[in-house]
Amino acid sequence: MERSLKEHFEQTLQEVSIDCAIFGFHAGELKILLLRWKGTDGWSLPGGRIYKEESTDDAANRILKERTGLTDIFLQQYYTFGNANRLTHLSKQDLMELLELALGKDYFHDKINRRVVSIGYFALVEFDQVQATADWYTDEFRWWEIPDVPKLLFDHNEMVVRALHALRQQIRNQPVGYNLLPEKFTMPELQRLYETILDKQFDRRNFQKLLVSYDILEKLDEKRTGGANKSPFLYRFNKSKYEKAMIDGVSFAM
Amino acid sequence: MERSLKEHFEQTLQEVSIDCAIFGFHAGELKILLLRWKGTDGWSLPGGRIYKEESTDDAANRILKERTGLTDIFLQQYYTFGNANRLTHLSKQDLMELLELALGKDYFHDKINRRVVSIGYFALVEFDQVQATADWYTDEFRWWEIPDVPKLLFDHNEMVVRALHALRQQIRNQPVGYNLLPEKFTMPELQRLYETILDKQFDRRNFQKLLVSYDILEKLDEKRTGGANKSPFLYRFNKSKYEKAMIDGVSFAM
DNA sequence: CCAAAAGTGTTCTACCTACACCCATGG
DNA sequence: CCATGGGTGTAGGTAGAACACTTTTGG
Repeated sequence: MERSLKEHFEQTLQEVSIDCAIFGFHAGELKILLLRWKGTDGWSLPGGRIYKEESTDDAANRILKERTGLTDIFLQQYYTFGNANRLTHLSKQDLMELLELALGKDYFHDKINRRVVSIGYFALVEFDQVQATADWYTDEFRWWEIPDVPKLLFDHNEMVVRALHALRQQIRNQPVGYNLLPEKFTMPELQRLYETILDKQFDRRNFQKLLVSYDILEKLDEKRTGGANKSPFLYRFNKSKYEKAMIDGVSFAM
Repeated sequence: MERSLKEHFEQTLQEVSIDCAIFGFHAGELKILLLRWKGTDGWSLPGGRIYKEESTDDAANRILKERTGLTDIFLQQYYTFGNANRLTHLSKQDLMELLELALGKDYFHDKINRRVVSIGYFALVEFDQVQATADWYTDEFRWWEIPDVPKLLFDHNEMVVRALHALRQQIRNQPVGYNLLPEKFTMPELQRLYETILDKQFDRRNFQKLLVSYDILEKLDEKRTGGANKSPFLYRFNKSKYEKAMIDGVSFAM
């Protein structure tokens, strides 16, 4: 293990890494996947290294697959974090102890002293499809609701803020939902997704009109039963129309 | 020179660099500053290295200052280029010859074999204020109109395209012009700036109404004489209101 | 039968768009 | 005096915002 890890490190870039903000939607809430570092209570975004022969986009997709099992996911670069001192709320002393616990003696000195620029990607995933797996230096993964995200290691809190901002920009110019919702969903579910991401309430009727006008949804002959109320229709995305709308752009002006 | 260059290299990151798309506005046209590599006809964007103790933003500002003499300029990261093989239109053979000519024997092998991720920044500068200076590996700088930009080295044509796209996005959500125009300018000049950036014509009266509505302009008691027509009023930006609008955002919906 | 939530259509308003006439300047 | 381009205001259209009543479902 240690040996292959060392070999892995030597085949990767030393000054550039990737950190992924992986967003999921569950129980009407937007959540983000965080990892807890081995034997510590320090949390961070899932991240990884870039092989020397690999593009950064490919590396981000690989890292996403390693952590969630998912491929063909909406994944987008949003910002590159290049502060010389990528701060943490911990003192240098505490950070060193934490890193030594999680990484072992061989790596923590390297990690704390090396100047690394991190390319931030964000992903939107279907919550129930995710088979999350911890990293070699972490022993727990967990979905956190955005307002509950704790103080994170390094500059990862800033990363979450910027990723969320990028997601909000995104949703105003491109349709969102294909990768965040199950195949079939109701209009109120889609609305709650938009409301959660944008932290804003919309009028039910206007929302429906606007989304239908994009011409990316197929209304199905099924309804979701179970609630003590009128059963809503199920919809699904028309994949080709959805992809066209991703390229051409839409205007979510609410 | 060679010695200090080597020392400079050793104090910088080896796997990350910065390339700047520097836009200026002159004679009613949007232009971009390009450099020609020594003794060759290969052109590229101005770029530079990042010192180990320096943030990427600081490095970008330093590089901008080195090439243009300007400080306190609108400068923004727009994308990080991380393809493993950052293509050029030249064959590897031709590229090697070109690099050897420009960089000298000591550096070209390094340059061609090293995997480097480049962080793209774009800047908006006041054309007449620029005192452009060539780099150590270039012997000519020149402003190019966007449609005339030739085939560039590496992936720099893609960089120009993405920078322009980012600039166009920018202008729809934030006011633009403070750094691209001289202190005093007329409404038609400002309009031509917008028209050039967005490659679109606007109605004179509607444009004026919209820009005035942002409440970032001061109308002066001076006019620009010299044209064979009615003298237009001069305006200038109210700096504090402009900066507030940069933060709060505006909507340029034309 | 009642509470909860979804289905549907119309009116109002505000902002963007289109448009015309007069005036100053230089040649 | 004429050509060029700038100064200004108004009317119309479109798309977003506001809004109510009826229907279905489970308890």
